[in-house]
Amino acid sequence: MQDVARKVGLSTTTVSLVLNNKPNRISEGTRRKILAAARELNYRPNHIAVSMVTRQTQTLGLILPDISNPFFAELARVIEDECSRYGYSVLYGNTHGSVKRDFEYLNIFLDRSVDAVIMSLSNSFGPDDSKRFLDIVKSANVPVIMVDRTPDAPGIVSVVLDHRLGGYLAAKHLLSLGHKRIGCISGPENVPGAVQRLEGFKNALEEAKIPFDSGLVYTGDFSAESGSRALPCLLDQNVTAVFACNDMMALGVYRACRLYGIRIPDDISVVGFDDIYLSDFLDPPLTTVAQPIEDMGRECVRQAMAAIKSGTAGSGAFVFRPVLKVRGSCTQYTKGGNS
Amino acid sequence: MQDVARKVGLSTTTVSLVLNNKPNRISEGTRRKILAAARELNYRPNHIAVSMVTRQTQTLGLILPDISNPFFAELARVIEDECSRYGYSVLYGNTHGSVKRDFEYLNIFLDRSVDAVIMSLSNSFGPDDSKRFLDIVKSANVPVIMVDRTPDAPGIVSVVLDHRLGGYLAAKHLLSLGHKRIGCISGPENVPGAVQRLEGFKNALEEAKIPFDSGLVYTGDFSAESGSRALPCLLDQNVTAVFACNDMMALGVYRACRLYGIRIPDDISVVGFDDIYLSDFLDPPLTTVAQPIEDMGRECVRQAMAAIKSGTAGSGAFVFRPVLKVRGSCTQYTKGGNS
DNA sequence: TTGTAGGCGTTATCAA
DNA sequence: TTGATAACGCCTACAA
Repeated sequence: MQDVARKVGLSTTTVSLVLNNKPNRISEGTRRKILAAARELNYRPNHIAVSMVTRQTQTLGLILPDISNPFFAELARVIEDECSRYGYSVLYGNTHGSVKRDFEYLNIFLDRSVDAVIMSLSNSFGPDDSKRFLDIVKSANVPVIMVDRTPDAPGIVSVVLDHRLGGYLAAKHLLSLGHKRIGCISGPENVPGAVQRLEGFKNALEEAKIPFDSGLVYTGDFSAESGSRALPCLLDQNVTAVFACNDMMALGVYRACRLYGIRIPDDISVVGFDDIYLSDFLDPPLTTVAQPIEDMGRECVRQAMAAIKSGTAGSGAFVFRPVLKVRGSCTQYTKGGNS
Repeated sequence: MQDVARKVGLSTTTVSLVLNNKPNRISEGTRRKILAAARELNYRPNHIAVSMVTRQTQTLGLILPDISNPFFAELARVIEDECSRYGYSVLYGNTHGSVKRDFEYLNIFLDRSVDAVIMSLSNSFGPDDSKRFLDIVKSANVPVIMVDRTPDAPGIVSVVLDHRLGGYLAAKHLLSLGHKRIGCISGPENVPGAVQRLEGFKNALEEAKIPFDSGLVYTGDFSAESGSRALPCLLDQNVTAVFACNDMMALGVYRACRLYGIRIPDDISVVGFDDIYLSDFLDPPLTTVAQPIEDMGRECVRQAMAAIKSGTAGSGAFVFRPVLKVRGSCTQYTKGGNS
C-alpha cells in the first residue's frame, strides 16, 4: 500500500480510504489516480494484515470426522460453496473419530482466529467432554455450529436430522407392504442418531400393534461388513424384510444375499438410510431414507453468518426432516412367501 | 503475551524467548515461572500476529474441482492428514470445473498468504490459461503443486497418474482373456488423462496385432448416463467386452445391462477405471484400474513441504503407476459365445 | 541473562 | 478532502 501511496504522492490513509470505498468524500481525481496506480502496481491487500487490525479473518473452520465419507464430503461441498458466496474461506480438518482431535482442531482453528466453527463431533464424544468443550467455546467467544453429531449440552446451535422420523418412515414403509417380521440392523449404541433411528423403528411397530422383538435387532457398527454378518442371523429369525440403519450396512446385506443366493426384493426386502450416492446404482436400486444434506449445509452457514454478524452465540436446534426414497429393494409381502 | 509478561514482571521479549524455546540461555527459574504463568493465563499465541512477522502461515491452499467426487474427497483426506503432521492447516475451495474459479481461488489463497498451493485444474483449462496461470504463480513466488490435472506448461511440479499405462493394463487384461472385439467408452476429448487412457488402450491392441477400429469407441463424458448410452451402440458392434474410461461410466454400463437383460460377465466383460469406493460393492464387483491416491496425496504434500523449506519452486512430474484390480466383471471369451 | 525498540501491512482516530 | 499517529500481537536485532 505504501508503494501505491508513494506513487501517487499521497498518504497511506488516503489510499486505504479509497481502496476500501470508505464513505469519506475524497475527490474524484485522486480517487481515480489511486485506483489506477493500484491496478498498475497490481496491488492486492495483505489479508493477514487486515485481519490483524479488523480482528476478522473471513475464515471459517470446518471440523469433520472424515471427509472421504460421502455424507461429509457432500456437506463440505455445500458448506464451502455457501461460504464462498459470503466471501469466506474454509479451513478444514479430519478428526477420524478421535475426540482428542476434535479438541485439537478446535484449538488450532481458534488460535487461527476463525470467525466461526462448524463441526461434527466424533462418535465417542462423551458427556464429560461436553463440559470441556463448552468451556473452550465460551471463553473463545466464537460461534460454533454443530452439525449431525452434537454434544448433549445446551447453549449450542445445532443442525441435525430427525433420525427418529427416519427410522419411523423406513419401518412404516415395510409395514405398509405387509411385512410383519422385520429385522433391524442398528448402529453403534453410543451414537445418538443410531439409537434414534432404532427408536423410530420401534415406534412404527408399536403403532402397527406389532410387538417389538429384540431378537430381530442385530447391532452393527455402520460398516458393510457388519451388515453382511447380520444377514444370516436375521434370516434364522425368518424375517421377510430388513431395515439397515445406514446404507453401508444395507450394502453389506446385498453382498451377503449374493453369497447366499437370496434375491432382493423377491426373497427379502431391504431399506437403508442416508441415500449415499451409490444407492441408486445398486441392483436393485436401494430404497432408503435420505438426508437433506444441501439444506442442512446451507443452514449451518446461515447460522454461522448470522452469529458472526450479530456477535452473539445463538442457540437452538434446527431439525431437518428425512425423506423416504422408494426405489427397487422392497416388495409386497404375501403370506405364502415373500412376493 | 503482555499479560504473561506483566504477571511475571518481565519483558515480552523474555516471554517470547522461552515460549518459543529459543536457544538464548534463560535461567531455569524464570523459564519455569513464565511457563507456569502462561499455563495459568491459558496463553495461546495469536497465529495471525505470528504470521504477520514470520511471513509464514503454516497454511496450504487446496483447490479441487469438486470435493464431493470420491476421488478428490479421498485425495483431500490424505492431503489434510499429511499436512496436519507437519503442523499445517488447509484452506480448501471447490471450483466446480470453472476456470474462472480456478483463478479466483488461486488469488484468494495467495492473498491469504498460504505457504503453498496444491491444485487440480478444471477440465476446460486451456493453453491460453496456462500462460496467465504461470504469470500469477511466478510473481507470487509461492510453490504450487499440480495434481491429477495439470497445465501443459513447464516449470511446475505435478503429481500425476500414468493414464496411458492404465488404459494399457485394462485392454491387456481383456485381451489376455481372449477378447478381440473390445469396445471403449472414452472420456471427454479435452481431458488429457482421458485421451491418454484411450491411447494406452490402443497401444495394447497394437501390441496384440489387433487393428484399432474407431467404430468401437464411444466418446462419453465421464458420467454414468453416458455409459448407459454407450452400451447399445457398442452392442450393435458385437463387442464382447467394454473398457469404460472411468468407473462412473462402467456403472452406467451396469445399469444399461440390467435394463437389456444382459449379464456381466457372462454376456459381456467390463473393465472400469479409478476404483472408486463403490466398485467393490457392485454385482458383480467391478474389475478396474486403481489409482494410488494415498501415495499421490502424500507426494503432493511432500513436494509442497520441500518447496517451502527450500524456498525454491521446484519442477518435474511425479508419475504414479496404476494397478489393475481384478474382480468379477470379466471372463474368458470363447469362440461360440462369450463364455 | 534480560530489556529496548523497531517493524510486519493494514485500519482507525482525530486533527489539520 | 487529506494526513499524522497509534494501534493490532508478536518477533528479533541489538544493547545492556
